[in-house]
Amino acid sequence: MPELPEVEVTRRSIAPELVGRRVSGGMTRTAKLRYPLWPELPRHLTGKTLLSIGRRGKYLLLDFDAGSLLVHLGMSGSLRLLPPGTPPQKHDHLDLEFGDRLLRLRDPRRFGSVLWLAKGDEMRTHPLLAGLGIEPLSDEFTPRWLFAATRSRNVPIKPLLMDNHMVVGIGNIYASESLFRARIDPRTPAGRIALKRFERLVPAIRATLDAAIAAGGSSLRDFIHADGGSGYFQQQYYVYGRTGEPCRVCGKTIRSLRQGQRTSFFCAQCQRP
DNA sequence: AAGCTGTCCTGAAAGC
DNA sequence: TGCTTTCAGGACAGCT
Repeated sequence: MPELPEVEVTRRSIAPELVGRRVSGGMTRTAKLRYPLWPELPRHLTGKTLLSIGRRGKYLLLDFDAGSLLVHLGMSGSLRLLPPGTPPQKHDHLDLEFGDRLLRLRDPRRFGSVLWLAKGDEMRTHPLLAGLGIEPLSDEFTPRWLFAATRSRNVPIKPLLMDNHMVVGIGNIYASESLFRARIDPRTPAGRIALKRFERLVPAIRATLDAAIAAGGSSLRDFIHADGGSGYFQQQYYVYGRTGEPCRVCGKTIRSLRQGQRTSFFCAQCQRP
């Protein structure tokens, strides 16, 4: 579930509380995430100081002198800051203690992963990071860039936006929302979209992600301290999950369809091929 | 190369 | 009511 905005808000939430602190302990409770969770990890990190927390796509990077901890929240993962000693609940897989702060990973569906990458070039060459595409909030992500990158692609634009080898961080929700804002039909073959339409799409993606980050930021205290929620922020979606309901712009019924293994939502009136 | 499908996992919601 | 089925989601593996 967490897409780029949720991961970014998580990063901004925990970084001020943890950066500069030393790991004082921790434990693992489950080995079986998407990739096996290293049981010795908390012991390995104990005594090391967290230098910074970065993000690449949907990956969080907790940087230490000796390497980085690569955290992916999958679709049901969340990181929370709790007082040490807080009893664990079902699906709490990893604790890292930083003195009087406890960082706890919960992930019911266990699609997430936590991997230790030792220092070196391994960061850039690590298979999980090497193939990642452009950051959608970076200056390099321009209409012209996306136009050039899609010329030889016949895939419909919606699944292409979700392909993190092309652009990172855009999941099912924000792909549909961005295409609505840009008034582009999700079925349109990417390579047939003119530059002019990417001049709408790229800002639409930024606006969608920025709005979600802002929404998360405003509920940030709840997010890190409360027990509830999947980490998703309450937002008014234009199309996502609104099959059969009226379009907020034109009033026509929102439709859905399957693309790949995912449901896409769109307004056939507002969005054109 | 590009583009499909299958797979992992659990809980909520829908269907009978 | 209670059981069964479906769906949701990210991203890799393994096909064609």
